[in-house]
Amino acid sequence: MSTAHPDDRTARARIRDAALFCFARDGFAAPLRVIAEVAGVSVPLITHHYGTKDALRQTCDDYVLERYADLKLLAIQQPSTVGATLDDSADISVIMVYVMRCFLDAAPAARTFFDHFVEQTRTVFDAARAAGMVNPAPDEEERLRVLAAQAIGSLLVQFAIDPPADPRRFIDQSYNTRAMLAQLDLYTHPVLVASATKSYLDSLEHRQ
Amino acid sequence: MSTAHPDDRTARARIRDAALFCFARDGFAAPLRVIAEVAGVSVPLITHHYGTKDALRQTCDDYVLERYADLKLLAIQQPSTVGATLDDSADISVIMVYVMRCFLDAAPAARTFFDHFVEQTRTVFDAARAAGMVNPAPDEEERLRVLAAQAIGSLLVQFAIDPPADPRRFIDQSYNTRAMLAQLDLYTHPVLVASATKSYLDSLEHRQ
DNA sequence: ACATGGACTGTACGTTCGTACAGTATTTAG
DNA sequence: CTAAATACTGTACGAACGTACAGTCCATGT
Repeated sequence: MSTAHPDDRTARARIRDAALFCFARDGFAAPLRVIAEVAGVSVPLITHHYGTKDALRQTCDDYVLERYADLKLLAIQQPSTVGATLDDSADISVIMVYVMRCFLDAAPAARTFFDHFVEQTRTVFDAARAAGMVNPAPDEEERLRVLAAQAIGSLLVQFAIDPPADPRRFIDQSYNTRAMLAQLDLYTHPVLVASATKSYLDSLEHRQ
Repeated sequence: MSTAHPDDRTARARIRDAALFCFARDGFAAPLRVIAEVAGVSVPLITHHYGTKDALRQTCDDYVLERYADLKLLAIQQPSTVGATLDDSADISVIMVYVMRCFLDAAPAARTFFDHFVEQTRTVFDAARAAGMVNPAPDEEERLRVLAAQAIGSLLVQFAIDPPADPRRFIDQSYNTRAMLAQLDLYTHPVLVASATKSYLDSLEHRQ
């Protein structure tokens, strides 16, 4: 934007970004021809720089993981801390959608992303616990994993039910006040009555 | 099993079941040739009976939706009510995995399945409410949707992180006592301290 | 000035897939 | 018994894809 040329990145970087975008938008079945078109290069140039399509995807995985480490995905629940500029918001959105594509594809990278997300959740929780906001649980570690799975899983369901035409807009699109309030209420007020649930489970056990 | 013939179903039914199995195991990119091999027929016979691959998939969608209506997916949390016989358990497992494939594929059918699941959740909740087990919520309808999304989403994450080699075994594989206890505890004891969280949110609001 | 290497492209090959076509066996109806 | 419909198969075609190959352009170093 600042120069006369429309894009002053190197072709190598443009290819990576185009692949990132296309994989996020169309899934990993996105043809190299489309990626080449988005990047404004020829298909063999992709091969020249990255070898095979799998290697290109691996490069995207690494790149996303690198940038993902900086993000706080939980910041969705605190929108004031996310999306300083519109460009940043778009970048982050594409990265989030890419991560979700990894889950949808059941890729090995999904496990890595999940582990990282659990650690991020742990960090947020430790801070919240220090502020006296967290109730103790009988199995803290498992609660962390369950909460992480629910958080990512909810996004996956939302993504599946209403797939974003533009991966750069997913953050805005998924920003749903009503759902977030319900989720927050779910975390502050128990769904089930503890005593009644316990006696119900006891009766189930005795019946067998 | 009861007759001398290895399989007395019609070829048409065998093709549908083989497609169901392959789609669940390999995703919707499963080639017709593999489906034909599993069904023990030739590829053109599939075309003869179902026209196109999309039509075959639509048939599977309808069939799954039909059988899905009978299931109580929430019954996973009450394993005593599910899987009367091993065969049934395998059938149900394949159907569940197929439904998850629809979500992973971001197929239009996913929305239908989700709506049905919300209704099933509502039924279960109404019964639990009648038993005095459910606390009220400020937005009951949205709580229902959030809980449904979390339940399916958790399964999706688990599926992505540890994909089952055999879709007939997913139910057994996903049966995790520790995670289920943590989830139940999550429903009976709030994660966050309501008063502290409220004052924290208020301070956020005033800062802007 | 000239050689060398990297960036880049056009073309083509081999594979895999869904599908169409022609033809054969088997069952059913008159 | 015969004719027609149905069930079923072998072969082939066209499209889309990843990738290999040959060659051009341009920058850089000597």
